[in-house]
Amino acid sequence: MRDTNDLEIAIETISKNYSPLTVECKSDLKNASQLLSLDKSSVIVKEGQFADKLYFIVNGCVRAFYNKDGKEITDWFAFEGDFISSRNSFYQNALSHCTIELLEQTTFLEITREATETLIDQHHCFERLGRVAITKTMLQLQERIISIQFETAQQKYENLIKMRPDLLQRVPLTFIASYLGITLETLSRIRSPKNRI
Amino acid sequence: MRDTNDLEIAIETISKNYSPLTVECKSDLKNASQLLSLDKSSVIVKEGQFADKLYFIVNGCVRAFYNKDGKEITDWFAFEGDFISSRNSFYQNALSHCTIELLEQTTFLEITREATETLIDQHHCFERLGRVAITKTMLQLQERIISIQFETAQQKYENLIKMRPDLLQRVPLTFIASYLGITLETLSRIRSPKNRI
DNA sequence: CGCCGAGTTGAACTGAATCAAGAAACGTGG
DNA sequence: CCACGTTTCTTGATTCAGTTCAACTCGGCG
Repeated sequence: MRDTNDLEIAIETISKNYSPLTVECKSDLKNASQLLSLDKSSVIVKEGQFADKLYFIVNGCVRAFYNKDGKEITDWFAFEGDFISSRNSFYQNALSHCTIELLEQTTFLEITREATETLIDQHHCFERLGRVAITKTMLQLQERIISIQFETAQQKYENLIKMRPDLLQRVPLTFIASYLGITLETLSRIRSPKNRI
Repeated sequence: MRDTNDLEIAIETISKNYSPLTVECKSDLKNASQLLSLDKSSVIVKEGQFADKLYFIVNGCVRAFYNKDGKEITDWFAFEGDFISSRNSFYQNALSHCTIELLEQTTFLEITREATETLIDQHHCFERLGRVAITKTMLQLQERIISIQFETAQQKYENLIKMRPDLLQRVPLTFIASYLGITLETLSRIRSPKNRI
């Protein structure tokens, strides 16, 4: 009963923050998805495997990372209210490039690709929801490209913290550094009071 | 007559390469769009203005660039078969960050945002087309982030040329350099036979 | 208490930027 | 079709932001 209610609240959030869903759509989504809660450090997507699930974070925080010369490079962070998946795997039906790991105890709604495809075929509503969500991601990626390409390490760090002030409380510096495309050492120097880089 | 036929061919290409359109949808799209042909160096979107048109390139080649400290930085190139617009302006109804300029005499199909919105509201088909097109863009941006963040100047150049061998014939090196996020001088050294960087 | 992971600090190194000069190609008018 | 200016590209010398490698500090925890 608790779960059913939480699920409904999550679906309302989606309808409100992304694209309005009709009563019928909400009900179909409710039947197609399930609410999950997993502990910190759980892995929901593994590199090299197919990842055919889409998640919506109700609360908590996760990161995606991939391997580059034996190092874990953080690709993105996601928080409550975000849709996540292994992009290359979910949208291209390919082996996942990234691993997705929980950074906190996290509650999310899980839907299989098959279910999303059925919903999308049946209701224009869901097609729009998909378009809106992907457009949002696309615009974020576009911003990030500008940021990576033309900001100094310091500017990238400061902008990130401005956008997500809670990040420092929730995520270790190593992950932030690799997300920014800089080394932990450089990040440490940037953050140092006597900023001598 | 010529134009009508070309328009139909372009719409067939869209239906085939992105997402199938019903006969009715094709006809509505035909009525909502127009075929244009402009000379090299024409500008179809200006930085600082609203850009409320979407284009589909039938043939030719364009680039988008923005200003960074008085320098023109190429944001992307697009070719026949690509949908283009000023992303931040078209999708967020904001002032365009970029200017879009033709690199060759280019023929394209033009649709206003208003018309796309009407089509998308009326036909699930177009909602899907939009979703598919944006998903493609999103995946390309994702790839580009990995490339920018972890490849050397030389690797970025070589991969780009592998993906688009015709680029060198169609686009000056300055634009390629700024697209790759490197200087023209560095690109020149990379391309030099006695590769001493 | 001692270990371990996370973060800091230092010194040397490096890929690419910057600044500066020139060469080559390109197009336009005489 | 050649001379001229402009744009495009190349080459060299120097500088710099950020990396790498290595040592060290700090806080938590079995």
